[in-house]
Amino acid sequence: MAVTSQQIAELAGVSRGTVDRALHNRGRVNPEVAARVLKIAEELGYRPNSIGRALVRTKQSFRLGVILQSAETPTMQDVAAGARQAAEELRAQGLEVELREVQGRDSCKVLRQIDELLDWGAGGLAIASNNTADLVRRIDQLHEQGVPVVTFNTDAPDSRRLCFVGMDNYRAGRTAAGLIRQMLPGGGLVLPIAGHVNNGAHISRLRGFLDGLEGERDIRLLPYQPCFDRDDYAHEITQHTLQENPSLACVYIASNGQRGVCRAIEDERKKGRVRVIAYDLNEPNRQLLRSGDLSFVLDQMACEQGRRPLQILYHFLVDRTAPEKELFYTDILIRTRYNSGADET
Amino acid sequence: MAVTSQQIAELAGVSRGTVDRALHNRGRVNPEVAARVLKIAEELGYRPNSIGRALVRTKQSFRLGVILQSAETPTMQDVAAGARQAAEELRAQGLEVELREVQGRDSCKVLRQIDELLDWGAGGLAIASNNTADLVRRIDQLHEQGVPVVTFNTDAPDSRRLCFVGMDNYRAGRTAAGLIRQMLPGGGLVLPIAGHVNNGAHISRLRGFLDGLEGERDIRLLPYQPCFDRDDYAHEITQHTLQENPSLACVYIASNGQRGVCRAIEDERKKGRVRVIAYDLNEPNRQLLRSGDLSFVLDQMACEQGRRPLQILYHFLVDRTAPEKELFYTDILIRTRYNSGADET
DNA sequence: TTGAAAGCGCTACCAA
DNA sequence: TTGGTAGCGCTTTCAA
Repeated sequence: MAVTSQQIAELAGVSRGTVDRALHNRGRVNPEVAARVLKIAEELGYRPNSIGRALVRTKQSFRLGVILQSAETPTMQDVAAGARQAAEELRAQGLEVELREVQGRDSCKVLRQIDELLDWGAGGLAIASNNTADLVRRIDQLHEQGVPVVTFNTDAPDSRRLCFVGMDNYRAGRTAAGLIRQMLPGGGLVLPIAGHVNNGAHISRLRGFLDGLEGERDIRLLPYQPCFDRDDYAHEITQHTLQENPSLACVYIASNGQRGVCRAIEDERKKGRVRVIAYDLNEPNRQLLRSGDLSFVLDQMACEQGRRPLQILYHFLVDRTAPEKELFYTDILIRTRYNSGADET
Repeated sequence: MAVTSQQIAELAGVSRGTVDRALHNRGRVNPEVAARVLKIAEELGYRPNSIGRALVRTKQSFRLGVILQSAETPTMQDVAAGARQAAEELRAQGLEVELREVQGRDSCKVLRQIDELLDWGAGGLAIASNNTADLVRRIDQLHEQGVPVVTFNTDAPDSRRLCFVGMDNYRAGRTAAGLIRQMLPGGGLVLPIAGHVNNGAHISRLRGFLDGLEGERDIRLLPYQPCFDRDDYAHEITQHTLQENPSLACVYIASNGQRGVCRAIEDERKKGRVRVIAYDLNEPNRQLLRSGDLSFVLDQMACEQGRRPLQILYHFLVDRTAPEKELFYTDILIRTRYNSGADET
């Protein structure tokens, strides 16, 4: 049995209350007594039992809110699954969690959800945010009110959010560039595609990608094209490029639209000769890995992006321990058909 | 505030004790009363508070033992770090954890540690095992005695261990083969190196690798060579192969010895022209990724291999929940210099 | 079959 | 500055 505060109290000849105050410098304790208590605790290697501590805290009740954007996408549904999982765990600790889904990216809708969740009594929020002025201002307000906000998946770096959990998109872009260098040792023609011109995540991925290929003389980069996350546009871009450049070796798509790319390659009878690198390991992409349409998928651990923010808020509010850093970058996972659960041979 | 058993008791007009017995069918309760209680619990969405439950259990004290083999290797030190981390968390729940390190692979030493940990009072063990007859027999004995064993990193599949946490080596081999196919679309000469002929892990990796390259006409495989986990042997093998086959395109090394491989390639002035795929993301390999000596490292999440078995034992002994499967395969992570923390640009 | 009560380790409050 | 005590939600024991 581990040592308890009761045992320390007996050895020190004081009460548990005194021990508690001494150990956590809550004041109102004779310095000599405190020293004695501290010494005994040290010697016995006392560690407060986290369960006893947690039980006391169940007196205060906490409510946490989660707001997703682009909830219609497979990736955000994976994020949602992670959040639900964390919510279930926190429920067993007496917390309540409410999850709100917003279709598309829309700061107005997010603002509305923030209001609703506050009315409901949320004491902390996890938000898939935008870095728009209105949201930044609102998050700052929440900070003033003492309602901590953790952003996830997409950040609001200009705001006073507690921290961010998500992908380091620039580094992901560099990682993709590294894969291309491995795949095309003799060089080749590469087509980069992004989503929206004003989507910060896609732009960072693209920048990392371009920086990562700098100085590679033999790799020729076509000018990048925006496909607005749409398969039909991506299809057209790819098809057109293939017709103009039959030697195309690789397509790098930093956004959605990968199905369009793959279809175009098939339509042009180039499957197997043009490699495709895409993002996010969701069910559709698993299929495309299995069929060999995609060579690599860079994954951002969507599930953890849903789970982690809630855990951070829990620790912040309940344990009163602040997160140890501002940016929690999720691991960049390189997936092929063999390490993605796509292929169960 | 979440709903408590007290509230259910009041609504049902019975005591908490009765509610508890009804909810967990501990018997000795009037069926009608039980039905009423169950119904109310259902309606209110009652979930037992896991903290309250855990606190009760701190009465019983548990001791867990961990036994590492090959503790002198960087990878096993990563495993040890994971185990220590889990131990720290479990300590805060009132458990005690003792970690024993064995140098090299040696069933006799492991058996001795098992005895010592049992004397100390261990109620569950996590063991980096071998599948040797003596260890298998001992683990079966432990099972009979009611001391659960979780194997990790290396399994003892023939034993009655509770479950195993570690890498699916066959699949890792296939994953490596997949990378080679991506890197050598035009084919090329490949040298596979393994460690010991009787190391099951290395053999599985090799089998997966060979199976994964089957049917690839343009990829020529040299006969595989054992290097006994030694850099000097690996160096010699690689150097000799390079001299005989200057066109060598890739070395796949399923064991330790990667430093020898890289040095030989440098000695033969082939750096950058011969790709190397190795295993385990530890500090030495991070260096080799950074310097470009290694193209890919397949990682097995050593840290989690140390942490997970302790959590499984905790749940099994304390919560009395058996693990949901027998084989917990850790994710196969593909690492390059860009997604391994090797390169902090 | 049921209820009442003790107690797990900790914190918080009130009285001394 | 201290000690005593109540109570968090749950399980378990003992008595009715």
